[in-house]
Amino acid sequence: MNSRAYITTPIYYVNDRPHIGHAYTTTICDIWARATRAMGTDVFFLTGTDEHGVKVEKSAAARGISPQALADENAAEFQRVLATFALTNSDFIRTTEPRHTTQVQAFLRKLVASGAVYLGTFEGWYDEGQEEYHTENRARELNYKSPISGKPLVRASEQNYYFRLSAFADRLSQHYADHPGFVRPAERCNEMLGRMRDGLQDVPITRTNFSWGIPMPDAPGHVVYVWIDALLNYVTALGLGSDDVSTNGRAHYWPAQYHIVGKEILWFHAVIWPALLMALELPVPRCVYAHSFWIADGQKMSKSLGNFIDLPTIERYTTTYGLDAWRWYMATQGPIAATDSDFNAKHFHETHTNDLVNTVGNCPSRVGAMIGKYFGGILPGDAEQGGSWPSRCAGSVEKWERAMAAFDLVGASRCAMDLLRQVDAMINETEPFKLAKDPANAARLASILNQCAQVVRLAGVLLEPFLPIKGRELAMAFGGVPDAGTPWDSRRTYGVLAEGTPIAKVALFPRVDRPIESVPATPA
RNA sequence: GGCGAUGUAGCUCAGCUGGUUAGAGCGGAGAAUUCAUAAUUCUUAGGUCGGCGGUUCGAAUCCGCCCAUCGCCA
Repeated sequence: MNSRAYITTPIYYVNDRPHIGHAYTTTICDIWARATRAMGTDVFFLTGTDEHGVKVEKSAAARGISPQALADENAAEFQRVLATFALTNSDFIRTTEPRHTTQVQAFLRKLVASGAVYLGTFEGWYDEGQEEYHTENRARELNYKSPISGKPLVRASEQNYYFRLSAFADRLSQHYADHPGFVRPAERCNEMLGRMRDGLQDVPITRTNFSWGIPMPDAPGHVVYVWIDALLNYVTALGLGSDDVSTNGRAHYWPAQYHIVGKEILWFHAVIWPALLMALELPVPRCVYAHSFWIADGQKMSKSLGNFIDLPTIERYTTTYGLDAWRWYMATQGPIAATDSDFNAKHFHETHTNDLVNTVGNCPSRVGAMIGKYFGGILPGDAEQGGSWPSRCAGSVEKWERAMAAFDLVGASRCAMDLLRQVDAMINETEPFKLAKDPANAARLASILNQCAQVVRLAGVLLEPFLPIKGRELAMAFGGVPDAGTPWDSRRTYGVLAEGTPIAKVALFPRVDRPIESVPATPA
């Protein structure tokens, strides 16, 4: 792991309403950012909004407001989401901000100057809703109607600027070959490789049929295609396109460690984006990670079904179960791998009960209770020096660190849970509550409870990126000092709780009686 | 239509380059136990490993075909 790292979410399109997809991506990035920061790495975590394009222009026109007003309104909505989920993004970039637009223009000048971008003509069938052209064959298959909206395709011809993607085919292939983990998971990487084998065509990167975009430099009437505009956010936020790159002190975060994206936008991130960076002579990101989708109660979420898990729905979960429980469900049950995950109330409830109430909540509770009862809430000493725990814990922590570095959130969460389960098992095995009945066992009893407390504290540290609120509560109860800010080397080690430390009994996750009723389709 | 997957216990899934009685978690069942949030620990599920055929001494694991589901593309 480097001493610095950069992680990004896609920037969210302001024409959409925030829903579980946005919350999910941002949440898993946040968990990684928190964990990586905890390990002592300087993490820059970026999210933001994508605000240009014909869709925004049209939606705004339909409401009789300016595109900027619409963007302002919805960007605020997305920012409200961040506040709701207590996310720790380092910055929030909006593509209508001058800091972005001026750099985008600077980048485009460079691309034109180097010949990577050129002026060309294109004629084809245009889908106005989707802002995309279809080939003649495809258009015929579609009956000359948009596959999304059903509206007729329009015959259109444009003189556009093109990005010479075809020229980067070899370099891209080489990069994929040299960096096996460049696109993950592996299934997605295969898709990209397969598609690249079919050949790379140059891509148009400007439009002339609308105006809500960044003007192409020295080309009146041309507006930068929203995708190119949007991709560049990852580097404009760091100031890589400004005249004096050193001014804001962010340039050294590049290249990104992780671009976390949904699988539907992987092509842009895994092929066009690295080629664009190559054309700009900038380093390519280390990993583009494409997660899959949440589906709702077994059904794909769609506008027509109106079954999006939207913000109000999410808030029902966070008020009932707490924000940490939401994050836990996102991280441990989510579609981080190549297959989609089903979101349903029953599964959420079971995960909450099993993992959080019965394990993360109950284990510290029983340990705290015994230390309270038998030692007046003061941690007793351990003449056994932790027995086998120090080495077992060290192993778990290393596994956790490796999992986190690899963006294996599920694996990391398991490391922490395993520690708590081992504590539960030890209590059953050694039966401290029986030893407590005979004063002759005092030393043994002290050792057992000391060890349990040490492991619980450590597990709490490993859980904190997932459960920031409850993790802090646990840290407060077991030691009384929130140890954020203390070096990772000491936090990650077994046995930092000194004899005499006050230990309180806590009930971190109250039981919830029954699941929230399965969410019916909310009217669109 | 092309490319790529997936289909394993009620549910969610592990099973790498083929090899003794096919695994985990959750749910269900039984037992132990009482420090704890009716928590915990242990035992337990006899699932034709989608179907058919093939290769092999031997296949969930390789090959072919078929069925189902899905992703990307055209």
